[in-house]
Amino acid sequence: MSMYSYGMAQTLKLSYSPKALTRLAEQFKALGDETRLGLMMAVAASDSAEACVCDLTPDTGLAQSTVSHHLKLLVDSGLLERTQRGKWAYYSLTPAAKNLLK
Amino acid sequence: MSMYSYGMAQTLKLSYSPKALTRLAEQFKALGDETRLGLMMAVAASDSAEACVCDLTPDTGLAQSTVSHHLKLLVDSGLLERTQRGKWAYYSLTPAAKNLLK
DNA sequence: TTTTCCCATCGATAATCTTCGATTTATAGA
DNA sequence: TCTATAAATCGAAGATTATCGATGGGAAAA
Repeated sequence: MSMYSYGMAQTLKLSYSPKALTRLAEQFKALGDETRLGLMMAVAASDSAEACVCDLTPDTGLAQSTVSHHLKLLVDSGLLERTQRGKWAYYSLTPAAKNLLK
Repeated sequence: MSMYSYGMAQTLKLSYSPKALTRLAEQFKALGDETRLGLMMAVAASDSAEACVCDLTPDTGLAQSTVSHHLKLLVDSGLLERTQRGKWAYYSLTPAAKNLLK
């Protein structure tokens, strides 16, 4: 590569411990479902950057139990954080999620 | 309003057409397998940033046919590019892959 | 207390995915 | 031409996943 080449070399994620690679694959896998990726986008686009199941369910066209299932999976993979307030459970993006969707 | 249309994007990828979201989910899904993510890392870490099946297979501990299958899936999702030279097929990262693994 | 609402969990089913060994295709060399 | 090597394709078995309806748990309202 010429010293006059434009642009910066990209720093790729290529050195990972086995455990870190497993975790990263788990997060990619969680994002690798259209329903879940849509849920992530919907949470990110929410006014307060958080949303409850009742807000998220309708647009998916899926059963509430199915949406809960996907949200749990996203929480378990470290992409969503869950906060209970009253009867509602609010979900918001974790730093890891913001990094992957950046 | 569909769950697949969103407000203004800031730093996050919030605005995606349904088709683009499907494609992005497909790419995340492709990366969401430990074997395939390992293959991507191995390709990225290769000397010339490309690798052939015979180079990649041993470290996976899987059958050659299985590795070929995964590589095809990565190509189909737009994360790897395939180049044939002689008897060998060389794989390298696409810009999309570099972006997601950045 | 009783009812209502929000959400999670459970059990079942159908679809998809991962993996293998066997086979086929393609290329290069003898 | 015949053989050897690299990689893709095929068919099948087993594992995992997405989805649903039904149910359960917990918090607020009546």
